[in-house]
Amino acid sequence: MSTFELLKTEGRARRGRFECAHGCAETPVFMNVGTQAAIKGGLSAFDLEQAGCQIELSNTYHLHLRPGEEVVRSQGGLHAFMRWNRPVLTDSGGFQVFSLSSLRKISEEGVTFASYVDGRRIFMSPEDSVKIQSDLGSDIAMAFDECVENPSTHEYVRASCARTERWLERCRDELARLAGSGDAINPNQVLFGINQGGIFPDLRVENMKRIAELDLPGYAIGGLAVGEETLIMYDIIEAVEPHMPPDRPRYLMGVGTPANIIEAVYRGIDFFDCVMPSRNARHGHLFTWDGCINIMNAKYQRDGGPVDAGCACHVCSNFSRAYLRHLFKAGEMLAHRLAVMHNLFFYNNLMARIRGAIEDGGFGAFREEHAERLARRI
RNA sequence: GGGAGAGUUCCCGAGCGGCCAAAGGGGGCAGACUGUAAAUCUGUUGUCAGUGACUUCGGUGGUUCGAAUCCGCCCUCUCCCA
Repeated sequence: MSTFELLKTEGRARRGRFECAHGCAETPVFMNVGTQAAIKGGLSAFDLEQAGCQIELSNTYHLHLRPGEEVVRSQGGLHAFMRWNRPVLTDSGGFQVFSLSSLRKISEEGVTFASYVDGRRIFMSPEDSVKIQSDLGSDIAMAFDECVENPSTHEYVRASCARTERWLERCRDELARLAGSGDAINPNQVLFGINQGGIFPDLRVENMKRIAELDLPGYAIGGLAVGEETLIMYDIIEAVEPHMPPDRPRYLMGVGTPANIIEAVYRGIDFFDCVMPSRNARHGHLFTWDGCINIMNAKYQRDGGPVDAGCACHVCSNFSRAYLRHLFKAGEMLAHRLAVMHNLFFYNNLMARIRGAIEDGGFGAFREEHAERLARRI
């Protein structure tokens, strides 16, 4: 079970509160990505709390390969396993249908992957994905979908969407069956549907209308930010959003940059997730309110100031750019840890400020002031 | 004292007469990264002039049309025997 309450709106931007088995999340919310039940860069769930994270995301496919969902289940599910007592969302493995495209084959029944761990064949059906997510015990399970690559032909995307719709019903039925079986470790787990349709507005809208009829607790827009122009992404959101149930959370999967997030909130999105704050952090790319920096650049060698003078995070409160740069250059793992800490804090702070702006009716001005600025490279 | 081997561009290290400004690493300097097969990947790294020129392979003097590559001497280092 989950509930979603709309607290305030400004234009299409929404300030809300999502509540599920493991507590609530203030929206718009950014979910940090911890694919393998771990935050890359060496952060634990305790660090996530410090960084202001509200919902943790992990991945069905990766955890199925290692350690195996039965192992996680035996430890009481992801929450207990990770020592994270707040909401968890599990991605279905649908994105791996896209990202591991060279290692898989799709059929009506499901997807056969070649495991990147040992090469063995892994078959995953929508039912398998839901069963795994049930064993992982997440609060939000995502539908098993095909994340179509862009560009793809209209014909291919239409057929893919139709199949993904059939998969969505299978996911829904399987989750209901598991919940009714008394065997689920998180019987309050909910399923979010995923809108697909590539870059074709007609397919996107058709698909959204059909999946909205299933009356699911939440809906995601998937298959964006996978190669298409950013403006196309915004257009797709604008086309789809009017057909998303207004009383359910909307989740834009895998997005994105701070500017992307502001623009998507502006267009009515509530949930986000992205590897960017963590992956880019490991590559020395840090976010600030004046734009992005690469902390490894020579110009920071003797920069005694914080990464971002306006940031209240543990890293900016205690360490200099010069020190961070040194840690990166020296290959110290602390570099990654501090960089990820900062970026996650930055993202969560960005969301907090977005929420505050909507509450105050100042989101339009906030967008004007920050969207472009945050995208700068300084 | 005798014998053997080695000195290459910031570092390690390949090259052993022309296709060598010199492989490959590392390091440096930049760039990319959007539901994470990513602590990864890409570009660049003698100088100046943009399809060319100039300087460079311990030093120096030779051989040769042509040398990082062959020869003499010198310097330095390593190993072995006294």
